Amino acid sequence: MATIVAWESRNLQLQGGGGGHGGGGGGGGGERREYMFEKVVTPSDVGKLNRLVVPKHYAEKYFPLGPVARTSPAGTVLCFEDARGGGGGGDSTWRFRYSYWSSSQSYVITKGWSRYVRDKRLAAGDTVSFCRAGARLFIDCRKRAASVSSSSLVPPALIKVQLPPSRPVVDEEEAACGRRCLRLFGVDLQLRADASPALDLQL
Amino acid sequence: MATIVAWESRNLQLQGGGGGHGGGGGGGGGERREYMFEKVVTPSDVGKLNRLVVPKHYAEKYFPLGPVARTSPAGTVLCFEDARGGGGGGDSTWRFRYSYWSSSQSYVITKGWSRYVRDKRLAAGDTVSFCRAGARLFIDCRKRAASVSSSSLVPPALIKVQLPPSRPVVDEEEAACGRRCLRLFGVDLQLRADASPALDLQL
DNA sequence: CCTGCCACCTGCACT
DNA sequence: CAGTGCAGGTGGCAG
Repeated sequence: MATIVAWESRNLQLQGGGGGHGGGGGGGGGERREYMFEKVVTPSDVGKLNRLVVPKHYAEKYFPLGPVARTSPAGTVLCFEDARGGGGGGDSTWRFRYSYWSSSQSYVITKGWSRYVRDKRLAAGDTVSFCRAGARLFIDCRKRAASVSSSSLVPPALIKVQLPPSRPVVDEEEAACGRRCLRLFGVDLQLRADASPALDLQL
Repeated sequence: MATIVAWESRNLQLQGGGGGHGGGGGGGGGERREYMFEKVVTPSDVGKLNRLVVPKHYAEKYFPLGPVARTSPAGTVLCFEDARGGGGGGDSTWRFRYSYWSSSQSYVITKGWSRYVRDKRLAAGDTVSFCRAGARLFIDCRKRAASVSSSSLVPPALIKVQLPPSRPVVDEEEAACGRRCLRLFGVDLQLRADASPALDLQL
């Protein structure tokens, strides 16, 4: 599940959320930057599909396509300045093709996106954020907070299991260790009392 | 292997092959229906590929694509009336995208097909048949002859598990009940001595 | 000939 | 619970 977080009309300098790259910020012109939205990228967003799905809600709010461009498969071109100034590379500007896919009823960034993913070494779970200053558009990204096992780049699949509500303790073994029990494949699995009612299965 | 049977230029009312739905038939206009061909659908035809391969021979004979549509990836749209009148659903018309895949040199029905499969509960081995009355096209299907186990429409997935060969009994509990043991997810599962060495997991 | 990219499609998980 | 957003696929094609 991709988590979307947006602060609207909130003026703050676009800095890395986690570590915060020192005083780097590159192209800070006079106009103040306004956050638009963020997206935690999915495996598909950084994978071989070479496209970023822009959540419809934000797409229509911040990147409106005229009726002509919305119909055309060519869409339009969006230019973003790198919020960090391009990191030693070239001109710090990213040109993306942006269009609407009527088949899936979704807005996508296609051409140019894979280069950004490669350049920034984006991985699933990282966050891309978009903001603007007047007519100028900015893009930034940050790695997700390092987890305990840094090797697993893909978030574990969560299988939600509905557990019966708490009830008066009747089983003495259950009472002894304060655990809840789940019967799976005919086997009783025990859950810690403080665990959330979801099994976290690494697939 | 898909078996293809066709009666050409044979005039008969398209009725269910097996049970024969009473006098139901829906859109029987004045023109008489002409059988075109049938196909016993393969597992791929009813699986996740969401497409029906139309045997080239019949495709070129009955569903010719003009040179333009043959080149275009969009192909064309074929509309079929349900030979049984839609079975209580809606308008009893099926719209399928029909095109030529140059990569596999084959004619395929894609868009709309999965809905038909689901609606008719088509399974591998069932038969779809096509006929026409003038310019009107009709589609029908029938289940294959009921096998011994009528309940299992889809063959269960078999996960073969190699068990260690029988060995001298060392564990007393194992000896007591004559079972073999398989450790799965860290849990010991016990197999009956007479069971075949394969786990039959319904997926 | 191979490899990205592009347009299109669909199941499913949320709402 | 019906509708739909979108994640994850496909084949085709251009380079």
